[in-house]
Amino acid sequence: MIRELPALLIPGATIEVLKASCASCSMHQLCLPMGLDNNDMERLDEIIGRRRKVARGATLFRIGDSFQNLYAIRLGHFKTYQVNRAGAEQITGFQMAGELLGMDAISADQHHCSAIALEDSEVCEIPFGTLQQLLGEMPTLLRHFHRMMSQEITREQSVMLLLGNMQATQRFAAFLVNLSSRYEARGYSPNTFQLRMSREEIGNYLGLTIESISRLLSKFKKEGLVRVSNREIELLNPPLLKAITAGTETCA
Amino acid sequence: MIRELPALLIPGATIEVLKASCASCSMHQLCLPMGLDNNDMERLDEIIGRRRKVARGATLFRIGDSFQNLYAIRLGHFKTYQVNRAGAEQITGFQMAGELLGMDAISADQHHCSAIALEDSEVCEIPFGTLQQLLGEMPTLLRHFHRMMSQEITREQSVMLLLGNMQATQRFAAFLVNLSSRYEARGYSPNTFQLRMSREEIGNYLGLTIESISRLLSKFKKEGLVRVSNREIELLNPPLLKAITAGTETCA
DNA sequence: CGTGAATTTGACTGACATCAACTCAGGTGG
DNA sequence: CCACCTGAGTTGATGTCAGTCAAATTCACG
Repeated sequence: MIRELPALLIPGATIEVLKASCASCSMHQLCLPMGLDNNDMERLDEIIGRRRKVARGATLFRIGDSFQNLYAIRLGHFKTYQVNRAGAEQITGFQMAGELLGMDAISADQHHCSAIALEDSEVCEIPFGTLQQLLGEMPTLLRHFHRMMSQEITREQSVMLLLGNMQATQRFAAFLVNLSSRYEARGYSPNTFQLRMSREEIGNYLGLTIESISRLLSKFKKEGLVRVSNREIELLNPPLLKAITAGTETCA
Repeated sequence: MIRELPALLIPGATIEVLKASCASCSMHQLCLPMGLDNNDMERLDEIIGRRRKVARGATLFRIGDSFQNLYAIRLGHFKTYQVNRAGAEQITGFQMAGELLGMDAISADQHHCSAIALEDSEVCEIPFGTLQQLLGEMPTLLRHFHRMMSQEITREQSVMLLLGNMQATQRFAAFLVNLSSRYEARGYSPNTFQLRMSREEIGNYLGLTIESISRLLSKFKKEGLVRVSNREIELLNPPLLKAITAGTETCA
């Protein structure tokens, strides 16, 4: 059973391709679907730096760190967040296996956000200097790298829509639907998964308080939209959740 | 008087360099500061497509349009916005001369937002296929292109911080400070400028209503922070505005 | 078990939205 | 030249959604 991955993850790739190919790390997802040959694959392997384990709660990079590597998540989950001068944090994203961290650092050679592991995780370091050299020699890889950066721009635009336009209920529904589709794209159940982040982190990401998130969960539970037990969540009515997300349905 | 442009615009460039170099269009800002030689410049000239005038209110591209070109703004101002399925718009940015439009479209070969001119404007079309070919041959240009995409990611992260964390007053101050620094980077007065967008558009961008924007303007006026006359605005106390933006000062 | 942290729930508050009335600038035509 | 019109912007009164504060409950883990 070959399923298309949604464009927002890795355009054109199938799960089977990705699974088979994940020889060294998720960075391969960058290129494989585009038809790199074995020779190219080997060159990519060579530049990918050491794997690095990041314990739950540990920092992968911090705002202001000088930019050396991109990081491909092999395993686990991360959050990235910004801090303003008053010390307020804003979580800008939750990343999972197969996603790339650090692209915001290219512009000024230093990281503009911090990244922390939400659970014990593993990444591949990709020295950016070396990658850039390779990009100049491998048009296929270049094209795909651009797609990934562009995808990040698109993702952030969606969050802007969410934060700027949506009500609390709609935001939270959008959040669940987004996680669901990303797990589905990875071959996991789209309807039953663990929330790797705390209520507080969800609230921060969605521009809401922890109490609001808790109330929304209770509300969704009462309305039969989800079943929740601690951080385990089951979506009981995905179509309705999607309708709420789209704004075509206010609520159950 | 050579001033450094802030990293958020074009790292390392000076205004004089940019002015002198703007032979064909702002796309040159991409590469010139990085030290392209004359030969390289000529090649860049060749791939830059026709100039295109866009009348006030006219659409440069629309969500769903197939992706062919990036657009470098030569002259004027644009807004980009997303539309959700319920038809709600969210302005994702205001762009001015020297900025690049369309980078969100690379990921899926179609535009994810629409772009409309806020005044009579002019852009250069940059056929992306051709550009990509050139990127493969010109490492300097490649590096700079990546910086620009990364910068867009960074910019959007700042907006997420704004929308997710800031109060109305702080958002509006941040908006003014941002415009101010961008005009300054272009050699215009940082303290007196025209708002090219309506109150409604400002409100939409900041996740506020038109009435709130109006009230904030009045409040700032009363507190001696700005002088306003229609769309002409003068910042009377930039340091305080910056302090409000940073969250270190609640208000005057 | 016991302790502290995370989460839930409830009561109250406040910031911003909504609704509505009004003002003003700029164009149009008599 | 000016009366009129229109749309943008302003201001005020009121409403509401989500925040704040506080207490209860559950969970994680030694």
